[in-house]
Amino acid sequence: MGKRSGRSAEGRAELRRDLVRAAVDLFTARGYDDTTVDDIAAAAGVGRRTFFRYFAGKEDAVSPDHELGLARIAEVFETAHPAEPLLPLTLRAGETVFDLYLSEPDTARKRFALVHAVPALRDREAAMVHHYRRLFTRELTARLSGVEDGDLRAAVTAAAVVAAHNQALRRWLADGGTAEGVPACVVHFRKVADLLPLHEGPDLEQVTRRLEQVARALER
Amino acid sequence: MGKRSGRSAEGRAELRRDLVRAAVDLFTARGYDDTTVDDIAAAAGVGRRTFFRYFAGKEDAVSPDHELGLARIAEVFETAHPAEPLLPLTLRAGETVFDLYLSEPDTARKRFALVHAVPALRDREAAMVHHYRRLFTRELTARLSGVEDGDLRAAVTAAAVVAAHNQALRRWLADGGTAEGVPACVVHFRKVADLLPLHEGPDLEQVTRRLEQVARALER
DNA sequence: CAGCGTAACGGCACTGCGTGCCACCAGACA
DNA sequence: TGTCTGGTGGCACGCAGTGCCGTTACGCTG
Repeated sequence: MGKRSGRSAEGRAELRRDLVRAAVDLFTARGYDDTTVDDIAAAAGVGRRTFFRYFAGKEDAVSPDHELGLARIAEVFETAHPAEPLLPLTLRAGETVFDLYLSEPDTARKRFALVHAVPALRDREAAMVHHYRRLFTRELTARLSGVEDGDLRAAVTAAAVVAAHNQALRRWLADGGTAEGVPACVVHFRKVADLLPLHEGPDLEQVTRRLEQVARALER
Repeated sequence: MGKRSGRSAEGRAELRRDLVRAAVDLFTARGYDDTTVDDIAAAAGVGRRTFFRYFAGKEDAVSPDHELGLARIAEVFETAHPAEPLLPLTLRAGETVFDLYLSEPDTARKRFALVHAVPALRDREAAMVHHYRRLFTRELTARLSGVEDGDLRAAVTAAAVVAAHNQALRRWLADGGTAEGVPACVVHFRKVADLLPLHEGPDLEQVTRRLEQVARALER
């Protein structure tokens, strides 16, 4: 008897959080393998079928909304001023995803513990990180076209950025995982700037190419 | 009636290849979702139960032997001369995995096409790459202890190496995916050397620390 | 050569994930 | 009040993955 039928947009987001909390709590208490999807749905007060309308699978029940994260990054790249140098742009894009992981620190800590402990969740997280990496690679490749070994630089930079993001999250967790630690986490992430092969040196040819690229982008 | 019972070590490797070939061919011909494990096992002439003694799951049926790849990398790091600089050591370790992907170019090409097309296989591959990345991160972290931001450098370098490895494989595939293209693939991979934050500059302190590290390693 | 231990195989049954299908119910609108 | 729309719950099905056990081939030993 669909007591929740005709749910509003806010109601959907609310139920999503309820399901995540139920999944995290059950996985933590009874273990991932010993918790069925029925258990999670029942704990959230909905039917099993509804669970699969909010998550593609059991492994996604503890994840932040990666669709939103990917959309945010894409938006940063799309709406950026064409003259903005690649390095700060890339860092800005990376920073927009932190709060997806770090809002609700309590749930975040439990989630990290679970992802670390359960192989299935670890692999799922790795797959999602892979999607972030691919998005960065696409955006950077397009902006490094014409540069010597631009494909390789883009791939390496994208991998480095997501690795640094991950590293920053681990650092945040090691430092207690509190809401106050979030700024320090972002600062730590920015340290990756010195390690990225994105420095446009004083090479005349590179500067010229960059100017042409900006000019083309501004025409559109 | 177990005609294959009591299989020798070579027989096991042989059957593994047969299963991979059967899986690749069936996935290519009928699609991943429309191929059951029973189909693969039957095509290889064994029972369904035997398939799961060779692969942890349906998604692994098209994979190279990653256990072997991880073991090779670990061995390179273990048996390396303690005085060997980190950069060539890391490159050497990465190169040992190419032939796992590139032996039997015919199967390799089909595998790449499948991994590119099927989400489940793409995610599985991403998870495996993640394991390689973690191994590199562990080894590099241990060797960068004491260095400024050693953890971050290790994580970034590891991510860059596996990204470059992937990039080289894509390049090989784009160049036709022939056995003759393998050397060029390795050459392309080595280009990552210039992008890695591993350069031990002429800084006196760094050199001293490196010498102490080598001395400690040699004592054991 | 006969007997025996080991290791891999095949079959069976079982749990649980993920999905297609359909009936149901709530709110919007005419 | 009738109808349309969208989210929900229940049911049933296919198949992945696993535990268990009987069977069969190979190697070792006497």
